[in-house]
Amino acid sequence: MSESKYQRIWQTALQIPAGKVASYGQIADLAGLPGRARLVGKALGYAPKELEVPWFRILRSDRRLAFAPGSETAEEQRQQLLIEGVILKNYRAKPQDVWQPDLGELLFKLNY
DNA sequence: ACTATGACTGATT
DNA sequence: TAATCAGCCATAG
Repeated sequence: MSESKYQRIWQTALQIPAGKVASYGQIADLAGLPGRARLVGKALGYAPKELEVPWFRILRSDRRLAFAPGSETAEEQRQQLLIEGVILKNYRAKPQDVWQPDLGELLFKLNY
């Protein structure tokens, strides 16, 4: 597997603040991998637990959960988000909860 | 080498 | 608002 790409995706996801959400495509873009939204999903699945990557803060572009409604994973995600104050309405987050990173700061932290 | 797969997207209906 | 569809493209096997 392409470890370096996954690393960048993980590092980028790590920048999402608690209480905010981002889309798969958004993370891909910020990680320097435009058009690779699906790769983000895969990378999150492979993320080492000790890295504590906030996978639950990543949603689809329409702000809905990527998992089937009612599934165990979806419920866990909803729970995690609720803890951070992100309320889901029909499995959908509010626009104001979407992360809008300061690009300058992000670039500095990720130093790509 | 191939190819099926998918935690996705945007456009269209 | 919601469902469908074609396009997407690196990865895994």
